Amino acid sequence: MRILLIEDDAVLGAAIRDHVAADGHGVDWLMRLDEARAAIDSVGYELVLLDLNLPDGRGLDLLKALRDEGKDMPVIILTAQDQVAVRIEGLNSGADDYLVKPFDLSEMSARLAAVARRYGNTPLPGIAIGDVTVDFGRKTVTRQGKPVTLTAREWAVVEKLVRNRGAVVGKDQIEDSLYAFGAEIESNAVEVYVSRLRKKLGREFITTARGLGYAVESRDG
Amino acid sequence: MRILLIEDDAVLGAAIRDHVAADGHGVDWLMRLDEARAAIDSVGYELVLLDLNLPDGRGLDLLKALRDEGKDMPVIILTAQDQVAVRIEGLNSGADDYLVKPFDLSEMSARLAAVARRYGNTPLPGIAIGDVTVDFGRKTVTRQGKPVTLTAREWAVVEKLVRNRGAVVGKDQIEDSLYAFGAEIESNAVEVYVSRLRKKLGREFITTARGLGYAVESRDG
DNA sequence: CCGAAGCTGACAGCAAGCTGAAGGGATTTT
DNA sequence: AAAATCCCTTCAGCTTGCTGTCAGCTTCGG
Repeated sequence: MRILLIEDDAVLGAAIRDHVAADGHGVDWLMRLDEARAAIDSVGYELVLLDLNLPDGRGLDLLKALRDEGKDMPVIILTAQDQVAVRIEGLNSGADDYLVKPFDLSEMSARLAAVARRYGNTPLPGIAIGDVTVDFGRKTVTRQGKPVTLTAREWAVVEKLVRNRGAVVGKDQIEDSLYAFGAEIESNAVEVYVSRLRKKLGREFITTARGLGYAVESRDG
Repeated sequence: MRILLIEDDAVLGAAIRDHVAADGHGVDWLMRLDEARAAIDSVGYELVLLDLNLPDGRGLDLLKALRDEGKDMPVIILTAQDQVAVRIEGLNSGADDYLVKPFDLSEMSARLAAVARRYGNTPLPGIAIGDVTVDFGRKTVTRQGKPVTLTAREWAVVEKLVRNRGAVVGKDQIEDSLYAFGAEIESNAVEVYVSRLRKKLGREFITTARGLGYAVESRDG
């Protein structure tokens, strides 16, 4: 697997590079965001290990930029800050996993393999459900070929439902994916988003299972 | 999948139990190590979620003991301490993964699925009984390949009967799973739901054991 | 053939869900 | 800085259809 490592700490960077290389991957190691940017555009990687604290900017900004452009290779965040807010922001920004420094190198190998495996299982170029198409990589939705713009929360609901298409998803589960653990909500916010999504994507896109939750059809396996 | 949750925090424990149950797993939730010890020996679980700080001892000691005895079910550690030493000790003690509190519940689901996949536990594809298929994870039921929509109560009855397929389940037991403890019912509600389910799933799906209760066939193990 | 147990159609009440509107916070534009 | 815009959350009133109950019927065992 071709991996890009973005890490400005020389000691840690070298250790990671050697360990990942020992696992049989090809590794390029860069220390600056702008270099990384160029390398991603020109080389193309299958996985990115991204430190968040870099001399020329925030790693999260790079991550967000990648996702905005539709680049959907797995990204694992490396961070010394282990506050929840940072991790959640990272995951919300499109990271697939994170490692809190300092971490065990063999642990990193496991995470790496897990993320890669997760991706191998879902190489989703875009999922068609009725006349609606959902693309996780690009975070885009179309209806009858026409693009539909969604807000962040709307997208979160769509993603949750479509990733579990064919299954009934409880309102509480949707809430959990909308608000990180602990952030209770005291209203019918989920119902409101379902309502808006139906207006945008068609009444039949989301079906109600009274007392159980919501579901979207599974137009494939 | 049959999962044992060992967690002494009541709020977090309940949240985890509900979320894991919503994913279609069977969950037993215990708060003490000695109870957990006994449950593992007598019941047998396919996966263990283990909090490290417990009132009656260190979770890691249980983990080490399990491994020493050759028990090799996957174990995921839950810990509030995110010092690397603890995590490493956990991994070295034979844990398969860990979650640092507080964590996002959907993240937990992903970890859980990843660990289970690594172990080769395929999430239940659905249980076939005659021409009816029941999928606990998705909360869906099909008959002759066609999806059947059930109401919340109907689903509760189906789940109760199918989880105990092959056995006769008393009406009072079904009631208990329909209405939380104590809520007595003063009618033949169970009969009514059985009737409705037979209309939807076929007369022979549920057989009557006069004077004893109801049962569904066990068409597999 | 009788009594008990179980079955099922009908229905009123009510809980669950839907949705338009409004206020406030955050971000962008002027 | 002010204004404008967008998005999120909440709320209230409305709609929907699930739920528990009952009554009358059927089935079963003896």
